[in-house]
Amino acid sequence: MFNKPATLKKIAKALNISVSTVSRALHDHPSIGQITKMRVKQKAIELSYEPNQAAIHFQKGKSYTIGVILPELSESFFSAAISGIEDTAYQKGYTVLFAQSHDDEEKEKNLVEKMKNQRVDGLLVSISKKTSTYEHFEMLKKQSIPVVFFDRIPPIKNIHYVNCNIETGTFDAVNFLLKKGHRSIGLLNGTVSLHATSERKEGYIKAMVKNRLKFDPTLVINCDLTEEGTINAMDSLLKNKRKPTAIVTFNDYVALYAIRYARSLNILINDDIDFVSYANLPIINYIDNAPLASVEQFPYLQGQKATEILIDLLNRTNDELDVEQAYYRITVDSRLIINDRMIKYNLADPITNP
Amino acid sequence: MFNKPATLKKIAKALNISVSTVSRALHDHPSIGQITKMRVKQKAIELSYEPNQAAIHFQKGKSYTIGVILPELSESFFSAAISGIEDTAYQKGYTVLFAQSHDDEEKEKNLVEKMKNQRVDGLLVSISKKTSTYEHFEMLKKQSIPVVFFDRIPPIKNIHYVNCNIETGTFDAVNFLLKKGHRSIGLLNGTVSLHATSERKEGYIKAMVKNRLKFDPTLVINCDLTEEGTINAMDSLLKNKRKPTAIVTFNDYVALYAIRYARSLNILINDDIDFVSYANLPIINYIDNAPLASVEQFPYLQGQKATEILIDLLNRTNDELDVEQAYYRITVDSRLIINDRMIKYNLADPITNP
DNA sequence: AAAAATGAGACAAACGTTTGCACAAAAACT
DNA sequence: AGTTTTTGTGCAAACGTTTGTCTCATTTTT
Repeated sequence: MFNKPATLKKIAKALNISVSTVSRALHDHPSIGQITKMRVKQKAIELSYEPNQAAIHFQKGKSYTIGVILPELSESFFSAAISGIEDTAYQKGYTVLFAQSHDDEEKEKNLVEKMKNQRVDGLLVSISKKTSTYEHFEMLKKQSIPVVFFDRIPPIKNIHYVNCNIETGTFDAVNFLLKKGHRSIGLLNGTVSLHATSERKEGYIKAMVKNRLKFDPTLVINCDLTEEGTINAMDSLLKNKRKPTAIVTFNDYVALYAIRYARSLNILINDDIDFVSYANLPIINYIDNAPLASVEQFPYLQGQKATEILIDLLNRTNDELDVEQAYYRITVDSRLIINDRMIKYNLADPITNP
Repeated sequence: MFNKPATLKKIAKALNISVSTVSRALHDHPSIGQITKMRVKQKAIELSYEPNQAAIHFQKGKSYTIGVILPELSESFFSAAISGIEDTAYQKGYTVLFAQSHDDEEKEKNLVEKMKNQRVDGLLVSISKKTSTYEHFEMLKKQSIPVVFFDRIPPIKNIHYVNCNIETGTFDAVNFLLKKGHRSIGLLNGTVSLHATSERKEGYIKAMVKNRLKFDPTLVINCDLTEEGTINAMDSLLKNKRKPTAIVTFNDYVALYAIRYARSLNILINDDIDFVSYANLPIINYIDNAPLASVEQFPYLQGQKATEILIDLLNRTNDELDVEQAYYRITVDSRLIINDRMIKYNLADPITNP
């Protein structure tokens, strides 16, 4: 019952000129006269012309769409990251097609396959926890589909990525606690298999060394990140001869478990023991007995950077990509954020969260 | 640097048959002989043919893409909803293009505009809080682009929607508390301008009436949902002559504020006063002094249903849509979930109700 | 044995856009 | 004045797929 959208042809017919002239006029092609351009643009508005994207995609062989594969949207880290991706992509005229792997390697492979064929120009990927093979990514390179990894990076060579340096934030966190006067600081770390675990440890050690304190390995406990594991780790820390007066926990969940357990032992949170964690739960600012401070990993920024890189890659020719075997490797420094409900001490360095 | 993807033409050439035959063979068209079909399919695999989606979209004038506009992905309600949307859409061969309005009416309008022109076949929308005009949606109808609204429904006629009946869950919640022996139950409600506020009140009243108790309006306090507002509302409830022994709060944030304030007054949570809330923070199960139970609004299910409706709509002809002026109006009943300290995932049917 | 029906495949147009090339008219040079 | 250059515009092909129509050979019917 209604008018189908206007096409170039309709404009051409209405103005009695050729389709190609219309096309060029709308693109401000130099070989079209000013008067004609005006007339065409006028008519385009009049007929409320909108270019048929499908036709353009088809014609150009590009979809102006970038695929995003990430583990879990419900993790606030990723929902923040995708906001950064979305904003940046839209701003540059790209649209975003996303999907969740739910930390399943098989699903991840299927998604790569699905996104691959003629659908997306490039891919942004944060790999699943369980992914152990990487052929599905290697294959993309053969087909000249650029991929930028973010946050969770696969251990393969010659890739573009954006990630976060956990070490710096950890260093700041430990430093912060040392400046507060703590001398025995526990690190409730993750499992050894995680890269994030060793990064935290490195930052911890560096802060100790920097402050001319000797590193006590018994104050660093690995844990499987479950509530039970956390309780065991806490027990071990509390039994330490140098019982810690401050604890840095691997993430907010661990912090919550640890704090709950500590309270059950009548330990006063952020009094008997200060806690510092890593920012992954936005709600942490709302609850009682939350950690004093968090190490922020800037998911929005990571998403933004990764998207910028990908779009830059997309705007190069295949030749350029083949020739310059240069790979983007951007690392965002994590940073300590003081939980502002808890500010009692005036520190110059760390930033506070609104 | 290597092989461009195979096309129908390549297969045709390799087999010395026509393109149309190849196309029909791959679609199992009856007018193609079995032997030819076999040969074609064989060759397709051999050349690892994948249909060029852009060409198909162009040719068919459909994108097989549905647009999703929602306020905030970082709200866990919406991230769960989009999981439901995504899963359902992918399963039916559609892809999802989403964007956030960040509760900004102007942005929402722009997004509708962006999604509209030849990009998406249909739209799934949860409107922004600030949206007060609806022409941008009315216009879609003129252009035969179907829209299904979910959760946040605009107050206009003749639309398809999926939403959640808050009343039922509220009824259950109050009933649950009454069964537990409470006789004075407070309702810490939202502002009167919100539809959700009156729904909660209705459920509350119905549960009272059903149990042959008379409704005491002084036990229902409206509040602006800020921490300050919550504290004032709590004061008012605690000063009530029939000081409530249980409180139903508008949402989890309000619950956290109320609980924190109550604890500061040395009130024992879920002992002196029982709390029940509405599920919007997944983390609520991790913290101490959390509400006893939550009213679940099934975001995943809502997303799923809305997508199913939309795809059903897309598979009809415009004529059909014009003729049958029938509108889908699906309401999911909310339901009371007892907090059992277990992690809730984004599953379709997460009910662990005793 | 001739006519009709069926089966299998080919041809060509169409979708809307971009872009290399041709070509005319006007303007700028000898 | 004639030649070249510039400026503005049209023509047509191309992208990959789908689909209505047409052709031809084979089989069935009479």
